[in-house]
Amino acid sequence: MEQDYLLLYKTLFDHYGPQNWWPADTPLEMMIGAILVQNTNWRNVEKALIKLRPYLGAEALDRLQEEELAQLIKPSGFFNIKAKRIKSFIQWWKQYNFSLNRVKKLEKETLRKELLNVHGIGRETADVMLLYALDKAVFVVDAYARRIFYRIGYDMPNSYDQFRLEVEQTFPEKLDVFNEFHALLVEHAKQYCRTRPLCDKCPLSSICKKRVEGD
DNA sequence: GTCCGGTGTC
DNA sequence: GACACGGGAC
Repeated sequence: MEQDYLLLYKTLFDHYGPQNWWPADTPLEMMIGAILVQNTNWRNVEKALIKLRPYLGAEALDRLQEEELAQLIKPSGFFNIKAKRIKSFIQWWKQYNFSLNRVKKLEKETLRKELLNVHGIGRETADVMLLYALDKAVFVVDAYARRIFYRIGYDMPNSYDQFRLEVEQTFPEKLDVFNEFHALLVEHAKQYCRTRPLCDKCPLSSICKKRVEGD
């Protein structure tokens, strides 16, 4: 079998168990976290979220000055850019009166296009929002997924959407599978499949070709 | 390809 | 000290 995504998923799930993502109390917190975590360590995002907690309501964030917001989220890095991005996102959501249900009623592809149209929301951020806050079944292609799939030996498309669709075809509309899959890949990338991989005792040893980047 | 950026880790 | 980090815009 060339590229057995189901086997990969099962192997990860058997080892790590259910992850029950995303780590957030509310959909808003989830979506803000998605912006804050762009190319940033999650630990730094948690620090920013703690400072931001008193303002973690759509109206409160809308009222907050961008400069003030930037200061609050400083620990997450790229704070000026991210403050702008959060503002853009809130402005977009405001069109729906900050109603999650109204947004969730939109078609998956329609909603993705709308999110991609928001300044500061790219494919990955849009997809994690779709998956973890808006109940849309999408496979998230992040740097970890690319790294892990590559090292295992899977020959994946370079294009984000081609990569995504390739995996999605294996699990059509399986919301909870995509939910767990992305979380498991992140966990695995943190624990074993790091920049410097820890291949000894890696739970994927039996199915991994241990390919090295730059071949 | 380059910039944005604070916070861990090696 | 360099380097990496649930990316995206320019």
